[in-house]
Amino acid sequence: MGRIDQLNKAFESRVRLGIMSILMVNDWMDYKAFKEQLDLTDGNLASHISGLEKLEYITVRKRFIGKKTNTSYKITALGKREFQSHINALEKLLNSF
Amino acid sequence: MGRIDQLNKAFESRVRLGIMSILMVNDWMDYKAFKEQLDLTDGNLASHISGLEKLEYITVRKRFIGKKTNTSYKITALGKREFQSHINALEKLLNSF
DNA sequence: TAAAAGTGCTTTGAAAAACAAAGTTAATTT
DNA sequence: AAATTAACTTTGTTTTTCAAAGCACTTTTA
Repeated sequence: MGRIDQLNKAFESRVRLGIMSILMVNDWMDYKAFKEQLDLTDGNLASHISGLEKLEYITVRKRFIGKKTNTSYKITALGKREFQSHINALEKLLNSF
Repeated sequence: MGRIDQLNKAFESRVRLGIMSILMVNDWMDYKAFKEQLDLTDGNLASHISGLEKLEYITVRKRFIGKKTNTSYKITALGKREFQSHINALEKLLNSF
């Protein structure tokens, strides 16, 4: 029986789902790439990212590429676990039919 | 490539996901059963149900069992299509890893 | 038969979340 | 010097979530 309380509230939004599933396959993904791939405004992306950061599901790396600033994000071990178990719960819920 | 804009906003919440996946397998499901299975308050359940009703993803049937009122819900053809395609989009998104 | 309880809501209202637009800092290219 | 880019933050609006209370109606119980 799939139970909805096993789904993680942090992953309910499409934006979060998108961010996390990108980070499941890409080791470091940078801000600009997210913005383009997910077609988000700065404010929207930044707030979702900082939400996931606060939960420690992703980490940030700031550096310079040449002389330009570059900010990238990586999924944490915790983030991976939580996302994976969210997916499992989703599948359980949906595979009841 | 899974694109987040193919996910249906109407199905983002855990409650909606729960309602819809129950209705994918149960032909008619009644109010009280939803309330118990999903562990929701009346207000919460009713508002999600009326949202799905407004979108015509579910229909209502009111009748008497004995002399008691009984309200049940059924998924519509549209609801089934939309939910299915939401699931497909979800799977596409998540199967990119 | 009066009071309590149940069903299925609607209304109210508070809190949280989503989101866009504009502003910001610091550097960079033109 | 002016315009552009990166990566945000701030502000403010709209939407969503959700619980609590109220309500109409019926049924059960004392």
